[in-house]
Amino acid sequence: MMRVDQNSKLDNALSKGALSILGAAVPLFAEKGFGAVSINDIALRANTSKANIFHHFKSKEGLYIAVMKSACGHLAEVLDKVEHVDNDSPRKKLEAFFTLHLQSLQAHPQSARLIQHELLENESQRGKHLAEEVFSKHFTRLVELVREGQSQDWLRKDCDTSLMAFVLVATNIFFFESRSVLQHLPEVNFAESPDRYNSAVFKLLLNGFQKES
Amino acid sequence: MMRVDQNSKLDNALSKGALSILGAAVPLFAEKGFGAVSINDIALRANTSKANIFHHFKSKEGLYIAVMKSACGHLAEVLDKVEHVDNDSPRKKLEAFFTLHLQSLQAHPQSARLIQHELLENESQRGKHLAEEVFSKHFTRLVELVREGQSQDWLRKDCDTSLMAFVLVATNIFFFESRSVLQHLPEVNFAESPDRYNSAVFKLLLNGFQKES
DNA sequence: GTCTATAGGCCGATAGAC
DNA sequence: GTCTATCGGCCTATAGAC
Repeated sequence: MMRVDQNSKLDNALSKGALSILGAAVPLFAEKGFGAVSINDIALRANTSKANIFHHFKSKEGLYIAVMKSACGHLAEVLDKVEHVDNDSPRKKLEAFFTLHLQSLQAHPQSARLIQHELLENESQRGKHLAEEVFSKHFTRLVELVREGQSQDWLRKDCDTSLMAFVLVATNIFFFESRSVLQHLPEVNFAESPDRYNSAVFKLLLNGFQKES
Repeated sequence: MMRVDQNSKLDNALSKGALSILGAAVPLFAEKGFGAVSINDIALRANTSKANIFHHFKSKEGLYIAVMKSACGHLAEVLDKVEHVDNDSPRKKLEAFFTLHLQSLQAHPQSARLIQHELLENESQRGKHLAEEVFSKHFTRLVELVREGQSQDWLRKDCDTSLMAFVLVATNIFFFESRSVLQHLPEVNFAESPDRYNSAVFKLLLNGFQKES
């Protein structure tokens, strides 16, 4: 028999109580990282008790991995979306991916932060493989799009395919990462309008920095 | 009277004991972040006692701020270096900065990680202003170099100066950040050779993605 | 300056009532 | 499923001998 609830497949098999704990844990882990968050912090935010958290999750690490899985699921959804704009030109497809990529970071900032924390901490492997999986899934898809552009003689072939893909993800992710700092810099006027930033960078990367000859 | 020791100005006024504590604290804070490192961890690594750490630093946060100051100092040194290649062409200067910037990240990976941790945690302000200061000092210098290139009719003027500078720092920092992941990706062959990556990206950004017309 | 000993509190995790 | 009460341990920080 199917379960009665209609939760997304990402949160499957979790009871209402467990979901509210998960919901309280996500922003805390996203902001402070695993080591700086206590079960008590989460219990207070979820309006429940420490013991109840250990009833729903076998350990602090178990809860953290559940949080990471949910975050990775959210960020993986952008891949499904971009598959649906599949009958356009390579340029349209690449630009759509680039735009959706940044939009997905903005739509799920906590998920993006969780993955950043995981990539930053070289150590305990907790959920690093999950983070790497999501990262490489996006990256591989982007490499395909660039390769398509190259084979159709639109993008230059004398440059490494994966290098171009890398520059695209790098600018988006670093924009997301550094937005709070960028807003304080007087030289920068694109920090408050991600969409304008996004299209300007895309144009810049395509045409290059140098003056037209 | 001058002090007798010849420590760099970054570590000034710190005794030998304090310096060895600082040296033990840096890699721990860099890898795990503030919240996940205990004074005892640091004491064990420094072959001393907890109490002695509190003798040299007034609190855990005081020690952390000393660590951050040292890290920011190391990364600021690249600015001094690039000032010394000042009588060249705008292109040479920009490329020198770009290369030195990545090299300084590689030379002081722990400093770079500390700053990343600080930028990632929106909260307690501990040393965030220090991190932002270093970031914006680099960025402002880079904006100047790009503007110079624009005014000499080498770089395009129809694109935001700070946006070009942003793309340059973004690619370098994100390369540093994601190197451990990049090494696992079969499509990527530039992860192991930062210098080759560096010059290839510089060329790519100057010329753009699109095929020469 | 460096140590041992210890205070007082919070940690993750468990037991057991309801 | 949710709670209170509690465990042993580790936490930051201090006191005081040397």
